[in-house]
Amino acid sequence: MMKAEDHLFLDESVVEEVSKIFKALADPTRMKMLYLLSQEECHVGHIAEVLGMSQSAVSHQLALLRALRLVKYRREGKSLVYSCDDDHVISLLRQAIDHAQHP
Amino acid sequence: MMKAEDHLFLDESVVEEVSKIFKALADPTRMKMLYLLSQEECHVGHIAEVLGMSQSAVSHQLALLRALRLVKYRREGKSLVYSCDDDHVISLLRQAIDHAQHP
DNA sequence: TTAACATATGAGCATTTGTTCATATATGTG
DNA sequence: CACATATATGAACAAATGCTCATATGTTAA
Repeated sequence: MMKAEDHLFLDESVVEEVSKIFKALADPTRMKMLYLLSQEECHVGHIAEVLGMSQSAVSHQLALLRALRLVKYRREGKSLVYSCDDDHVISLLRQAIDHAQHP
Repeated sequence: MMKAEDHLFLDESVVEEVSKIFKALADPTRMKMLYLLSQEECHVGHIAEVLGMSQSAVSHQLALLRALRLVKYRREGKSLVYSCDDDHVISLLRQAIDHAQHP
């Protein structure tokens, strides 16, 4: 058994950062949104339609994903087109999905 | 923009499974516990001491991690010695940590 | 400009979550 | 056996979370 001072400890800032990423991925609706956006850019209404969510719920979750810089968007006419902005997080998501699908 | 039926959709069971894994990793104290256990086997009291948590809090979280089969344990005298039981999840954790440390 | 559409945002609410406190269970010791 | 030690577990509670409803903001079209 190691002494406490021999452990590799994590900076609290790193712990918080990683926690935010995993929290973002942990919610089923955000997971589906990110998985959808990893396949194609979507405007907000499309996400709501495909995932059967309300416009408001989608928008709230997009605000959260935006704050974490996991998605970005651009305006296209009346719509805002969202897409993934963090390949590494998408990679984590795909790995976890693969793991769950091939246990 | 794809039609809904052209998307790769995730089975609800897979979504739930992945969600549980990410939820487990998302809590700072569970994250520290798993990170610690990935470095060495620990008995419950040691985890509590190293991470500055109560015995009860540690035990509750271990029960959760056990239910997800992320940790296993064996008895050793009066103590229960816990260790990681899912290399893939540890790999996800380490990747996320690396990503946060080298942004 | 005005009306319609697309999205964002704030408040309120029900659910989930992580902790503490008290107590139960199980093992080792004299 | 009786007692101490190590861990587990249930109840209760505060904080965080994700949704809905109502409304605000911004863009396009007439």
